[in-house]
Amino acid sequence: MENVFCVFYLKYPEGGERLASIKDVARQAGVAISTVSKVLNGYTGVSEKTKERVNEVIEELNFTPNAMAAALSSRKSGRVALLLNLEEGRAAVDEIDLQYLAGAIHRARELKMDVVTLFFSMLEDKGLEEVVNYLKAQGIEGIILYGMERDDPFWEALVECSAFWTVVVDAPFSGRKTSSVWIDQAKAQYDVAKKTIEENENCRRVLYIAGKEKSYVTAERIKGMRQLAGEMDLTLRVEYGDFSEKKARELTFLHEKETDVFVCASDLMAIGAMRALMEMDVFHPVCGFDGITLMGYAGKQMNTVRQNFLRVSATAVEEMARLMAGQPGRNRVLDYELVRMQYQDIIK
Amino acid sequence: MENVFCVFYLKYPEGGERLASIKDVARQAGVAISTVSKVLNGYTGVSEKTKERVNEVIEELNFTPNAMAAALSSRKSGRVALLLNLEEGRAAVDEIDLQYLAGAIHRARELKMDVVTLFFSMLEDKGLEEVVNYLKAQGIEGIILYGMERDDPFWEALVECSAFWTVVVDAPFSGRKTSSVWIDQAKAQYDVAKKTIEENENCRRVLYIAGKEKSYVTAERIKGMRQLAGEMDLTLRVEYGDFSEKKARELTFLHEKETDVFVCASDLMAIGAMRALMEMDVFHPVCGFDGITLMGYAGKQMNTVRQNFLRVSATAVEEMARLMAGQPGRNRVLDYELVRMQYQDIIK
DNA sequence: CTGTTAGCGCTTTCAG
DNA sequence: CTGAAAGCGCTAACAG
Repeated sequence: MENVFCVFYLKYPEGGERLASIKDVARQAGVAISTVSKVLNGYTGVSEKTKERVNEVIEELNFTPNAMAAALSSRKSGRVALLLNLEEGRAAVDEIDLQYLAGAIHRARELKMDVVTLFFSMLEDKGLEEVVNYLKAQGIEGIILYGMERDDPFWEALVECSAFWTVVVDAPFSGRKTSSVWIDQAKAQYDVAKKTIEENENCRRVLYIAGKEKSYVTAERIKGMRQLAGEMDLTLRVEYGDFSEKKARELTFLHEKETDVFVCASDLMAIGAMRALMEMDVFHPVCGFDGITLMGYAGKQMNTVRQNFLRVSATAVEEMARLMAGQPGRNRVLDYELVRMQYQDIIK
Repeated sequence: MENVFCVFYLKYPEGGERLASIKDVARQAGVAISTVSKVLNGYTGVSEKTKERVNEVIEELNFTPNAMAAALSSRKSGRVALLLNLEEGRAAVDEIDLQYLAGAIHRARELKMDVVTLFFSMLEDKGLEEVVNYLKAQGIEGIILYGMERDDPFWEALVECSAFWTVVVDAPFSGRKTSSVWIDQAKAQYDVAKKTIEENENCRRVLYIAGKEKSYVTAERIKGMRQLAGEMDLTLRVEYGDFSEKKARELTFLHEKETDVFVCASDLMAIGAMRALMEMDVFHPVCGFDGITLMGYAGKQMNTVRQNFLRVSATAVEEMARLMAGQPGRNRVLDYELVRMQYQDIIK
């Protein structure tokens, strides 16, 4: 296989492992390097003929422009950081994070952007100024923030200091350099709860097991529940389950007596509620939120809101591209789907 | 919050949003640029006194060296690509991929390396030469390959063409520019199967539901099973389940009659086997492999091999650092743990 | 339309 | 021990 190596670099026997540079292309094509740069960047002002010639040589030499040099020179790297709030011990939900990552990375590649993945934990021991300098020094121009919480002064400052283009996923921010993308959380929660209640009898008393109190989505979803409760004249009790299966389980035990239907702000919590009910050997309708694959393994069916996390994340990248192209920030609201998670329920 | 922004850049009212450069530091400290560079890179040949002075100014100006410029100039980026084989519709196993990612990203940050995440699917439509040029042009010097398969000429060529430093996870490669890290798959499979068989009575006839035929780990694990079968005088039947829950399920139905114990090459397949057995309303011991969290949701207990994917991946990054520091490649074998996955089994 | 030139911010000889 | 200077590979005015 050593010969494969040689094939690439045979053209530069003197320089060793050097790749073709813009200079080589210019020389070979008999033009100036600025001309090559122009065709590379699709600028006007190059005759069809030279453009063709240059492209031929590029092909021939297998030239790929050095991204770092281009970034240094133009002061534009097209580099974006994905900032994730990966928590330890929350493995079951990680499916969502991976989908966020996969969606963003794929779309970024298509848009010829460069993404790096960072975790909150890698930055949170530092001051804002230090973080900004670090990111800037890495050539990062934009940040996509996933799983931000309310009232976190650090991240809010990062977004608002406008040192970077920012796109916030699942939190309502927008501004000159900031866009957001999320689904209508209130409506989604309203819809899935309503469907569940209408499909079952005697669902007057609702326990809403909400997510983390500080999470942006939590407040929105509660809003949806309150509206539904008003419209359908329900008795609504709201408790925070913090997206934890265990807490949802405990809340279910605690409130089973005075509850007809359990509406949960995540599938994981819905699993917790279901298990508690099975353990008590009683039936009550339960519904979830997110549509994670994991649901399949819970051995039950329930209504849930399916978010397409891949698409949400891909959209976040598109919004970033839009911002970097000079468009103003905006709130982007995506669709969701109401589904009944199905799985061959073989556990009796 | 706009004022936060101002704090950073107040020092450069003329230039707008420019960060401090090495030049600024040099001027402010009254030394030459090259001197600053030397203290930045920890070179000898700078007096304690100037070093101190320079560090003071660096602190004062909040200077962070521009990574791209440094990389361009030194021709060393410290940039590594994580190359993952993320498959669609394999979401349940994705937990492993995310752990690989998290482990690598964290460790890389600690070692001041720069990582970018790529997927096989982003490259596989291109030729080797094109891929090499693309990666080189991005400043990538090393590649960590996860989930490589046997007899895949493309990836083998990528490793062997020695255009990059490579670390292969879960496949046995090593060479001048290549290291590998994995656990002793044969021994792990041997151990977990032996434990399961010894804990139960009448386990003469074993069905081994192996993984993907082409996967490197599969052959090793089968080797372990064959050894065990020889030593314990077992009847061993090997079938490929391709790491699919569904296939494992089908194989279990198919071979239940002539099987005493089901040894599976992944937890997901073990879940499939268990479910099939429950559906047939018969009991046979089952054991898995990987130790994924998902097991907790299957409503059963079983023996499995717990791999610490975070640590495996962190180790891969360390090996990469070792290679880039000029050390020769090697095979790194990590520990595993035999565990009985426990979960409050509330589904009767 | 094309070429010349001056950087981008840093590293790295090589004289002093 | 310190500094001047020549690049790294590319972009972006600005002349011709």
